[in-house]
Amino acid sequence: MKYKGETVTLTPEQEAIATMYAAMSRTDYAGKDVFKKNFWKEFHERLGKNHAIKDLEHCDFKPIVDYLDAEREKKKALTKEEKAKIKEAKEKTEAPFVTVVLDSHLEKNGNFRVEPAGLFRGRGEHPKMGQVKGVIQPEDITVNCSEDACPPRCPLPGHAWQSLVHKDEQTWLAFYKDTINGEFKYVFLSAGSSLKGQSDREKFEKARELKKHVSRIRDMITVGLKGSGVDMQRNTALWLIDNLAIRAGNEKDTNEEADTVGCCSLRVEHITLGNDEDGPTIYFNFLGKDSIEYKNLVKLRPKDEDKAREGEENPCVSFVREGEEKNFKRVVENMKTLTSKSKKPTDDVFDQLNTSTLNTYLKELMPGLSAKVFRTYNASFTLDQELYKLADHPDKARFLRNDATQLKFYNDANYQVAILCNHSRAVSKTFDSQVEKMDEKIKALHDELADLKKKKKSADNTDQIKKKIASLEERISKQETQKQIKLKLAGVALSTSKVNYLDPRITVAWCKRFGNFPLNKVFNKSLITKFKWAIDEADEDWRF
DNA sequence: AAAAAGACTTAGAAAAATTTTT
DNA sequence: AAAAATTTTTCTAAGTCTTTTT
Repeated sequence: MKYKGETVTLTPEQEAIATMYAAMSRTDYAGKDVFKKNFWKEFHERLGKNHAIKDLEHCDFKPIVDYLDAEREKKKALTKEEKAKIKEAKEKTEAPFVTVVLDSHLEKNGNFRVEPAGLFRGRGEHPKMGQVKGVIQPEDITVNCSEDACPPRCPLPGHAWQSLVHKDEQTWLAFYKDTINGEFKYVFLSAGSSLKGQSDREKFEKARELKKHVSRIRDMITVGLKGSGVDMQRNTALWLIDNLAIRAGNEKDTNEEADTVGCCSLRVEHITLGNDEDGPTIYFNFLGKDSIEYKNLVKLRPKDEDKAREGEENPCVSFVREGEEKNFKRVVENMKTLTSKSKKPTDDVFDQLNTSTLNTYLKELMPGLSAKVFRTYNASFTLDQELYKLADHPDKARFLRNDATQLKFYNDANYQVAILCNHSRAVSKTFDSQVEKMDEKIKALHDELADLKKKKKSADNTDQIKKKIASLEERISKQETQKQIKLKLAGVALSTSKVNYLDPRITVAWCKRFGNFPLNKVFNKSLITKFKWAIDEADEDWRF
């Protein structure tokens, strides 16, 4: 690399770290002060006191970046055969770690590779971004297997596992602690394994159990909302968890982690109380898990149907669930108290609550209940409700016209859940140009259509032209809907709820019930594996 | 009862693979 | 055939929540 234009030679250790930095030069991290500051601290430490490199500012990593680019090009330029050979060799060395014997049958392993060293990439404004995530050696790894099993051999010559344990109550196969926060990193079986499938099923069965209790629990919340002190705080928080599907909100140390919140850790600054023509409103604006923005104006459903429809299409507005109007008004009053002038913006809204006491309370309401179960329950319940609207929908025939229309109906239901849970994804960098292209395409089709219509007037073979017009109109409408879908789904992730929150049996049953819709349209190969238990279990009458 | 440890689920980004468009 | 777009898989960070320790 270069410093102030001069070539500098680094020791292997220094070079390794410089390379990590160079590798991230084209990411957004490269422009962040915290990232640069943390990296420089590490780099400086390893350079030593009297090194020629005195600061990051004058460092030029371009030679390393160029080298990395060249390596990437080389790899890309390999012939098909060479690539296949490399792949094969890799598979051969990894083969002993791919499968696991569990109760005398084979299961697929999940993540058996240790995380390679690199610069830590935290989400959002993470205080540790840019720190070096160190190399993990076999000596850092604890392996878990049964006493009579043959433990996996350490693949690095001259090294050995830290220890071998026999914890048959635990599902993990190995763990180490990372060098950033000392967090546990486990090796588990894959999502498609029977072990994970079983616990997945239990998760949804618990959510179905909540379905039986939810009316009673909601009645208790209604009563509790009128209480005072901890009682009021607890029930207000539970109303939010149940109605808005927000997370529990454990406490976090903002010196070690990004400053994000959930229900119990909401602060006064995240809440704005207001009023509009339909009644009181609460506006939530905070960073949730993964520093994803949660912006939601919660309000009563407008009497004016046009306005209601408009609001329904706005992902940043949500209407209070039918029957909860009175409770909402009470929640607003409580929130007024909890965010009153006597509190600073950085004070907790629920100053007498934490997730631990909240969950202890929930256990009294239903065995095994915790805050996250509400998210699972409401997500799955919503999907079930939305999907079965098809049964006596006035446009049923239109939705069942073909696979594409039926899939759209399914995805629209899935979308409702994604909005409820605030599941998002980055919008592609080329999104705008993609939409522009679609617009051009649509315009071209319209022009073509106009031409045809002109021709029709003067020509005698009108039948043929009429046919052409019809097919063109069909193509235009197809393009238009495709564009609408693209706009709607920009920034919204349907997959997160599908993988984690939606009881797969709902989907399996619905597919069987409505025209034997091919399951592989909604579940890809890995979901089919993951949800094997549900596919075996749910018949067409199964309901959540 | 508070804090720390531990084990598991949930999450979006990035990489890789596949499909569609040009 | 190349490029672009889309889908799937992998990766690992970031949550939840229970258990154990202090």
